[in-house]
Amino acid sequence: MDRIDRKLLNLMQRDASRTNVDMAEEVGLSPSSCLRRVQRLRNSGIIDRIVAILNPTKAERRIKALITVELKLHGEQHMRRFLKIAVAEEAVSQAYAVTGETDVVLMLRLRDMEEFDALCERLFRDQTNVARFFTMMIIRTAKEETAIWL
Amino acid sequence: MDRIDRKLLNLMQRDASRTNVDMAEEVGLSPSSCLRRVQRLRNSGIIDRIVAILNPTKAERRIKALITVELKLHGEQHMRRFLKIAVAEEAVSQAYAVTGETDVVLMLRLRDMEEFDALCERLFRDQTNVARFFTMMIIRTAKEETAIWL
DNA sequence: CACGCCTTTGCAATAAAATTGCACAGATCT
DNA sequence: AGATCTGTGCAATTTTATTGCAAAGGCGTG
Repeated sequence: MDRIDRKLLNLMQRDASRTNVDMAEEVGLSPSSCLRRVQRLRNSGIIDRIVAILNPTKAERRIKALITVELKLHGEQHMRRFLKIAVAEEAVSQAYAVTGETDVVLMLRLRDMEEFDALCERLFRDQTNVARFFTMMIIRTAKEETAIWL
Repeated sequence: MDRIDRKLLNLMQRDASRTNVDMAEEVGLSPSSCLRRVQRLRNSGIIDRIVAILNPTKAERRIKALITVELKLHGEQHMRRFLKIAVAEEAVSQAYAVTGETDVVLMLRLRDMEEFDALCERLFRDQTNVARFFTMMIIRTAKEETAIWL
């Protein structure tokens, strides 16, 4: 994991659709040598996967919201049960167990408010062990970064 | 944007490293026809970009935290100024303006607590117009999805 | 329904890229 | 110094992407 590997990882986090030949030139290696590095980074698991990122405004699910959840009963199994339900929801894009007053934070991507309504119904009904929750609608996304710069 | 386009988008959000020939077979098209669809989806901007996703546990910045921020002065320019500062921080991976008691929510990716300390110093010092903030350390990541399933 | 128009498709040829074997250079350890 | 291991570039080979073209399907209009 030297300077060139880092350079490659940063390049590929920005744009993984470039050809190997192209990237090889940028990092100053021959195509074959560059390819072998990328393969090594993939096999080692440092590069987890290569994916397409859609433009959310051109796709569905334009509305984003954050929800903080306080559970009634804390403890491993209760936490696990709630997370399992939340994670199964398509509208839930991120789900975290956190420290502090709040137990769980969810990030939602919604088509419309009907979907929000239905989701709340499923997640926050009596039996699901939720004491209370706070919804924050996202007004503006100032940054949303999947990359980890090295 | 028909059934096959949606299928392609879902495929590529899962794994964009597959060859065109491979994907063509899966969606039941000839390679050339499939390629033209993908190119169209790219040119139209529905596919924003193709990127490598790193395994965070194998990279740096293992510690994640969420911060909710309440500003002293609300209003467009103050909000904008704070977001600008926050967004410039490498450790800030997501930044949102939200409705409710809280004004801003930040997602952090940290190397260690020293970095957290230094970041708070920069973001939450007097002149930056922050009334108060709450930190939630992320204990467990149950879901973290970049995809928008169609 | 017939017609023209537009889009999408598959095939085949071509161009470009990825992949592999191989020999060599540099670093490290003994 | 010698042995070993890793990484490199070159060249040959295989695989993939790309493009022209003719045909098929869909759609609205007369």
